[in-house]
Amino acid sequence: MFEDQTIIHGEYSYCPTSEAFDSNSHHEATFSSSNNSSSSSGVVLGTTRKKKSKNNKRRFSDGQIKSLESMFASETRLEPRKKLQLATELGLQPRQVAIWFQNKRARWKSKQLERDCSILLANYNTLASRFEALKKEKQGLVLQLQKLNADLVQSSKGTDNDKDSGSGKPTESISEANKPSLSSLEKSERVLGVLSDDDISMKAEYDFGGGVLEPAEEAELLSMNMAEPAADSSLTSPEDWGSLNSETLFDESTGGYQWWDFWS
DNA sequence: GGGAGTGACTTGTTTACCTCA
DNA sequence: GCTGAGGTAAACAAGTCACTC
Repeated sequence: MFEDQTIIHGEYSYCPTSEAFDSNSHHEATFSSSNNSSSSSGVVLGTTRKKKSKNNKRRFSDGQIKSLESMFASETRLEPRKKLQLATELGLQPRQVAIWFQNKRARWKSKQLERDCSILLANYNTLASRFEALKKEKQGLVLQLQKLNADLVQSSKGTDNDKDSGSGKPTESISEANKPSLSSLEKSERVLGVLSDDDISMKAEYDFGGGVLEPAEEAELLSMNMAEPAADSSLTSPEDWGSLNSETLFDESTGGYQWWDFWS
């Protein structure tokens, strides 16, 4: 973070007019700017903050802003040497360049947080609605499975009766073996990757629990799924928020793998 | 008149360097 | 000469003010 400290000390010890007026010195300073080459700000600060002159032409020119923006695009933190160079090129005080970069970083971070927040909200809503749709689809499939199961039992009973009437052989072992019990179905579903452990426990609710989940339970389940923290907890630490690249995370235009494709 | 944008400032923190016992 | 404590300077983030448009 402060890897350029050595340079800074060496450089600014010979340049008292630049960063020596840094606000961090906590001294009030008389600040005379060569800003915009056409006017001088002439801002004098006393022990308390004073209003600046109305004649103070404070806005940087379009050219200055353009240069600062392009430099910021390449690096959000300026090396002292580059700061001096840029300040000289633009006819600004190094301190003005430093403050511009500080403000830019702060306001860019704020906007980035807003963007990320809205993107996360939108994707949460998409995910939640998709979850609901999948849940309904799953309910339909479970019902279908139950019906097929019942049909299978029915048909096996019919064939067993035919055999029984002919041989008089005990049928219990045969019927038990042929009976497509739920556990065997579940096993086959698991082999096919249709059901997970959680699915089976949910399915048990559907099949044996006497019906579907209560709305409150559904909501809880939904919230539990949605609130599950990321494995790397990259979004749990504010330190990492700034590094969240929403463009690459959520940009559908890239055509790359999307995290919610897991649901497909 | 009020809100958004922006340049500058204040305050507190972190880090590296220097001095001295 | 080495070491730890204290002082200092510089940079930064966060919050804010003052001003312009």
